[in-house]
Amino acid sequence: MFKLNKMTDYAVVCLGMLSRNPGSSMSARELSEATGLTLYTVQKLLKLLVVKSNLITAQRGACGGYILNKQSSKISVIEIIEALDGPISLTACVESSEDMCEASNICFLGGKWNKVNEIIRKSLNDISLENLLNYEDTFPINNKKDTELRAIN
Amino acid sequence: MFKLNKMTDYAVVCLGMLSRNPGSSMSARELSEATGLTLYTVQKLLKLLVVKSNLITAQRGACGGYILNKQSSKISVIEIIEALDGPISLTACVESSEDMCEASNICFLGGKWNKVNEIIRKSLNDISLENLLNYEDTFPINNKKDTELRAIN
DNA sequence: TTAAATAGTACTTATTATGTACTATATAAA
DNA sequence: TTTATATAGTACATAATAAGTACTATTTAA
Repeated sequence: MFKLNKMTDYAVVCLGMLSRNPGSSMSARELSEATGLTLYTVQKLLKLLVVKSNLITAQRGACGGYILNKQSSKISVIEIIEALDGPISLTACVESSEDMCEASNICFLGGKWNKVNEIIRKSLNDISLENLLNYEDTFPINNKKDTELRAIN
Repeated sequence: MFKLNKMTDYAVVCLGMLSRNPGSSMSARELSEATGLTLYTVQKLLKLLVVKSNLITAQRGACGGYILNKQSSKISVIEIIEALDGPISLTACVESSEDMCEASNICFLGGKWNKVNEIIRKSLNDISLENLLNYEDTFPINNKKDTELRAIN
């Protein structure tokens, strides 16, 4: 499916939460409580972000936590996606893909997808985390005021 | 992963092949031989395209086969993708997604992804099958003249 | 009637994503 | 120095999805 993985979605939620108080850190526990995501998930997510991106910094130990490295307006959606999903690659035959496709019969399509890839990549690059968080909510279900759902924005 | 499924890739290959002789049909067997894809795969793919898209028409029986319904310049890449991958939906919380996300804690991100979705959808909508097939091959590996790889274009 | 072709369905296998658990390490505060 | 709290790293089990294979039914030209 042409779909991002859930971690990427969770990441936007958590990074958005962190961006609310620039300069102050939040622990995985606090983020879990603030977002409703399970602690396990938040822990895993933040660990991934520390290793795979330069978006957050961790501080260990008591009173530790995570802090956002830059403003949400300076974070591109593509950074988040590529940190957790890896480079965008529509098909196996894309330069950035790790998949070997030499042996594959489909390879004769070759790099033709690359241009499509770049087009999409550019679209996503132009969207900041701040943009994303500020988009109008166009999904009807979210207009219901479900008390279990917390507004991030 | 942010990746199309292989069927979509195969489809471009087969549709591209069909587009070479507009008006004439090719059987699954012929397409298999022409592309190097296995017969099973081609059969499955074409059956899917008949059911899920209006891109090809099938004729049963001896001398049967598949024929392209319109010129490759009139076919949008998004038609092929959505026929085989379903509607593009970056996350569970996108209008076109079939996934129920009401119960999910991540739902507070709501429809914010929708706009991103539409941006990507529009990019893909503007690319025709003809465009895609005519893109310069930017993938190094395909510059090697591997006799097992057949040129589609 | 027959051979060739698509239609439909079901099933198995492989791959990937997701969720959970545990141990190690670091640090602030008592 | 001890303790509680927090992240780091790793491993594994489960679930979901994709991909590949196989078979039977139906259609149709010769």
